[in-house]
Amino acid sequence: MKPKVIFMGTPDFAVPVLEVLIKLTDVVLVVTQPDKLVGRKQELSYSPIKKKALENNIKVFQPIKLRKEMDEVLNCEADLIVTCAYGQILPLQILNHPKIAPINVHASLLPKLRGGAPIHHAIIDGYKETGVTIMYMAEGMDDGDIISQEKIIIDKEDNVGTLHDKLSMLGASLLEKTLPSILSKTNNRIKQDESLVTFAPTIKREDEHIDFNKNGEEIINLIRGLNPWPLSNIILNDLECKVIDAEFIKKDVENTYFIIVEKNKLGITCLDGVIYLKTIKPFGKKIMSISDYLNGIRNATADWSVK
RNA sequence: CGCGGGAUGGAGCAGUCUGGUAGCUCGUCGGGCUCAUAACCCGAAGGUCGUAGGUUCAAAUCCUUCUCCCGCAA
Repeated sequence: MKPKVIFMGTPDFAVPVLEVLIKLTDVVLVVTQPDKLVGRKQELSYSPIKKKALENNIKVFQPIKLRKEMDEVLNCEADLIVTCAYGQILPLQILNHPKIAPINVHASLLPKLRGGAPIHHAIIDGYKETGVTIMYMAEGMDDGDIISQEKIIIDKEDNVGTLHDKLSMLGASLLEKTLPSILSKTNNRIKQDESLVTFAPTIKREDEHIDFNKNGEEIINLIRGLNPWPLSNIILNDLECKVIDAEFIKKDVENTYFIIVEKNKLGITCLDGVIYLKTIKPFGKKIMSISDYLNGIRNATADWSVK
């Protein structure tokens, strides 16, 4: 007889985790964020987790405020709750439920990078490695006891997209390995070392703007750490321009925010060198290479500005 | 009807306000120069100007319809 599990999650990241649960357990209920109107056309869209649940004929529950509608969960006959990037705070009544107390799959090596954007911040903050953690949920943000972890090296070529996919698969496989010990209650339970805590807050709009009064490496990390979503930006000739990809060349410079236009190249000086833009998305346009962008500029000696 | 940007040879753009020969920077192809080249020189091909109507002697350009792409906001 398979154990009965309630799963709570929302985005793509959580899908492989749900797939593991579908394989190993009897998922009796999936809790996910309500359908939202998205895009310019305001079309109704389901979360990736809801789609996966519907494909597998699993009952879906989408409370607007879980805090006010938790009976559906509490009354559900289950042995365990697994959460992964659900997007709502779990009420104490669920956290403290003796039978189904939830465990969580988090995309960092806790106690590092607690919060909503651990994958982004792993790259933005220049981490050399990160990983996934399976943990008990506690009242504070990502501060519950650790059950298991697995590490992964952050490659220089990694951006949020590639790291997201790797961690998503890693989270699923770690859960697959760890789940038996949890169900048999023989799992580890390690307190987090509060002295090592770092945070990974949700990315805000102003965090996406590149500050060239920084070191080149920091800037490149920001660009990688916001690609492919939500993308970093600069104000180029008074229009917002997303920066998809760039290259840093270390050299002595006199000023920051100085623009260098060469054949097929556009560079902006920062504290310790030049950031050469490689792929950008000018306002209202599609993503294009910098040489395409420069091809369309009539007068390359025109006044350029960057903010 | 949430706000705004865009659609012009293969790519990126100008031209639209003020209607009158389809233009720029590249790429491609051919030729030349060169030890050589992503460099330079010469030449060529390639576009029903997003769709459908309207106004006009004449529409990329003015009016109207629709479609598609993009950013923001949610």
